[in-house]
Amino acid sequence: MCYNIFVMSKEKPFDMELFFAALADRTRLRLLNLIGNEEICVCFLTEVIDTNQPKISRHLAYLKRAGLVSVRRDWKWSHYRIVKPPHEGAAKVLEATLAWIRDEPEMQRDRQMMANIGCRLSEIIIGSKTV
Amino acid sequence: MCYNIFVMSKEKPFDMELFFAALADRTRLRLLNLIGNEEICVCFLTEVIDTNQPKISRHLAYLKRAGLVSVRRDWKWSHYRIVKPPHEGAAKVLEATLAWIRDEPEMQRDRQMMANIGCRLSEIIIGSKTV
DNA sequence: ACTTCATATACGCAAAAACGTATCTGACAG
DNA sequence: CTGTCAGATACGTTTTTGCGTATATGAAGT
Repeated sequence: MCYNIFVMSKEKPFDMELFFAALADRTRLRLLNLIGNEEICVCFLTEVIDTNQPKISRHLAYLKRAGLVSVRRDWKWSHYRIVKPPHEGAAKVLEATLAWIRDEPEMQRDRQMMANIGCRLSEIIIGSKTV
Repeated sequence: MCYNIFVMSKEKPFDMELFFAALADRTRLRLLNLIGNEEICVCFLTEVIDTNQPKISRHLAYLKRAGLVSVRRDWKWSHYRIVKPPHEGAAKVLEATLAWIRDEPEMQRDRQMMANIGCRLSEIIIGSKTV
């Protein structure tokens, strides 16, 4: 959104190097894999990736700087989603990358784990059992 | 070739981070763009990129380490070509990347310049005029 | 006002990357 | 055996990156 304004005004002609640098880190790839096509709350990501919270936050900030994700803040929570890059070429590369990482065992485990957390949470919130 | 042996023996399961890191540098992207589908002599690359020779050599070595290119030595000259990555996903990403950069103005200029050098060289070598 | 909570940023450090200059290598030519 | 040439590597330095710890932010609740 804000990003597109930059593009329109020729202020930021999509930094290819930054784009690939953003993909050149396992933690960031795992984050992208977890976000997928959904809009995901940071709390899920920190839960799955299992490291200190600032690390996740910094990597998300990196992805945002590179124009790969956008944030929506809703009260306490930040929700990230993947942004389709403005250039067709970049969009294709990103798409291919997401498809590639999706097949990796660790990435599959990550998604599985996030799904489980999701179930647990909805059990707590929606169900009557307050575990 | 040597690379495939590594893959077979599970010695080197294709480093995704290294792959993207290799793409996260303008000089390396320019090199890949210049090489394209051909087998290109280093002397052309140093001519076009116009920087000191060790820089080119180091970046080519980086691309080789990442499994993106292979070398063939022929007497004094080294000839590089782009290698299709062993993973289908990686291959698709690389293909999309090459298509993307191909459209950039600087990349087009680079290819144009290399073509001109090629003509000049063949004029010297094949033609009778020793300029 | 004060606390709490999710997330972001600041800071200092260690590891890695990129660079220019200088030097090495290895195959010829003489 | 010595020089030459394309290309690779070594070295020392500067810049960038990633990290953990600590702290800031900002909106709700009390």
